[in-house]
Amino acid sequence: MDERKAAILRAVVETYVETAQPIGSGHIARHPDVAVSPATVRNEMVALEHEGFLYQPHTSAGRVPTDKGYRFYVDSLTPAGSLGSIERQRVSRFFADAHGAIERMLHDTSRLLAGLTDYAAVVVGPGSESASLRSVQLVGLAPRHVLVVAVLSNGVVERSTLELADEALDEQLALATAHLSAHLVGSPLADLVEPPSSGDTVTDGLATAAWRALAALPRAEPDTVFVGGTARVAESFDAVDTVRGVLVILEQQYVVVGLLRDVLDRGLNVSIGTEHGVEPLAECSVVVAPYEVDGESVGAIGVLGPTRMHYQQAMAAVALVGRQLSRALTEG
Amino acid sequence: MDERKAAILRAVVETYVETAQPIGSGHIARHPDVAVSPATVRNEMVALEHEGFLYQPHTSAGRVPTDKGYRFYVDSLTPAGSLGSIERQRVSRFFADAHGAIERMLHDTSRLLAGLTDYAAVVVGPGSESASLRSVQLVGLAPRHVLVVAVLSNGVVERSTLELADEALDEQLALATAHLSAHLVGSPLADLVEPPSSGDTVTDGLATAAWRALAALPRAEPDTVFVGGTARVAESFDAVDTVRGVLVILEQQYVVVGLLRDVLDRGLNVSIGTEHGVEPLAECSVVVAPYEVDGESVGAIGVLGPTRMHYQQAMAAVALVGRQLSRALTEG
DNA sequence: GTTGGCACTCGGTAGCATCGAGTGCCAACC
DNA sequence: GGTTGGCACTCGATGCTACCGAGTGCCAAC
Repeated sequence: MDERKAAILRAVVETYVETAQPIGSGHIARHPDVAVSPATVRNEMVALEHEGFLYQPHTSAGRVPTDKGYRFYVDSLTPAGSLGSIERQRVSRFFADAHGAIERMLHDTSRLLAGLTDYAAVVVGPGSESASLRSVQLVGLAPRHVLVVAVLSNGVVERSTLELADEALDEQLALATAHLSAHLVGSPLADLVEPPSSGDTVTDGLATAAWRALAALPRAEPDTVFVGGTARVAESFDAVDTVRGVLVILEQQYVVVGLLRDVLDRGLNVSIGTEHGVEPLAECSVVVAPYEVDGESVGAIGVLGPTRMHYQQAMAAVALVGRQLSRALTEG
Repeated sequence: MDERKAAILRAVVETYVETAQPIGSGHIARHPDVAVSPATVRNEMVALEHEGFLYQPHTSAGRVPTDKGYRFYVDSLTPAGSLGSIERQRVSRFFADAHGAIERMLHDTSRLLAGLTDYAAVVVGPGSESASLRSVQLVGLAPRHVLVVAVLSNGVVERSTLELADEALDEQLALATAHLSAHLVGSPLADLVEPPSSGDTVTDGLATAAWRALAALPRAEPDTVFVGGTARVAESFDAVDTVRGVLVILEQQYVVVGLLRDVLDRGLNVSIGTEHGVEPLAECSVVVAPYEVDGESVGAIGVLGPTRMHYQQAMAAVALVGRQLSRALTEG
């Protein structure tokens, strides 16, 4: 692909992203980066169409980029920080003010990202399966109800209520807590071995019940997903059917999780149109970034917009928020 | 309003809910509950239009119910349990299987309600301001980090992290926990008085920090809102602008909370069209029910659909889910 | 009071001409 | 030989007109 063709393709993508109208050779010829006549542009466009980068809705219309065309455009983007200083400030301020439970923070992050990009945003919370236990505590609620509070290495605080056959005294809870802490803290949640007998029946009964609850966590708690800015979907498409299809997908959290994972697994951070296999999202692109706690990747954030999206801006926003979120979670 | 006019109005509402088309006198005359000729129906319709129950989009079109028309219809509904046995079973099974944290349960409830009614569903979580403290516990995470776990009377488990200037030993945490429990448990969160000095400096320092975090909870944690079935909004309207407006409102949680509160405060459980003052929801109706924990109303659930919604079914579903949710939360 | 009859209204649809942005192709040009 | 202006052609969008039919209001008869 020679430079002139690339320039024309870029011009088509950029103009189409702005106008949502098929682009004719005349417009492109007027573009500052393309200093040739409409006729020459037309010749090049025919080639670009043959190569699959452009597509003509009908004979007498202009051209529209294909998924392949967007892909070329995205790959040719320089990762220049194209975010305005107002936006950068907004992100900084957000994370400076952030506080409270991790769930609320992730939830608010999804809204931040939606606000920055004007597309729907998705934040996938840390899954329990890779986390290890940082602290465990039994708290008596009522005579026969005990709350198990577990702090995980990924920052999540999980809790689970136990219902006992017999009453448990505070000292017994304290003993069981110590026993559990001694044997379980530091172990990954996914393969938590039952703590050995302590010799005391009551302690062992409590410990076993708590252990069972803890070991069940990875299965019991599906990945937490926060979706922000769903209303933006309705702005991106004017076919109400498309909007509905996209919203349905966004409600199916496991699909969203799978989609983000998939993109990251393939080593990408942008998935365009049909590249990801989710059929109702054929007209959508996804920009993704992972985030980390203590250097370990635990979750992902992303924005979902129409294929004709502002890639540069979206990529910059997602990357920045991902970095800042990692920092905020690691510090806290 | 004589019985025949009421029957005609009901027929118009029911037919319009099904077809979304303006209803002509001919259709109504064919309705089994209306045994008169189209001409008679027309005469009655003129009266109903004068009285503000019906509205004619243009001269040569059929009639459509106004908000006032829907209101009459809703008020004349008998509260007969119009839910199919499949749906009732689905609700029972849902609450039988329900487990885990209250937040997850409320979240899943919003999806249940959306699934039952085919409209967007909203669940407003218990607010902290009216709750009292049922249990408090300090848990050491790291040498200088302490987690405050508070169990509230409404079933919510709140947690908050303290960062200390000095290291705190486990015994000190235990002392502070006992001190806090003795003085704060049972008090409403809204006016938590600082526990009196215990004589021990470390204990008091911990207790004060924890007390501050607890007292800040009602302000720090805005009402939790769970919205399910947003995709249904796109099914209810075919103007994409309307869809967008409704979705925007659903994202503004404080508006949703205010709306539900408002409806319940006025002693209603249905708000139709412009009855609630939220302008972008002028084409929407809301069906609401409160739910309780231990006999005290702590939150609300609702569905939001187009004014031409299946009121009877929606009201039955919301009422049933509200009752069952109250039971589930009170038992657990 | 109810009903059948009838002239009238008016949105929706179909058919048709027109317009114009955009194309492909070709011959001329540098 | 690549580039360009010219030109005939395509085809969706727009606007106009005619027509259809569901539905109305009114009136006279029952």
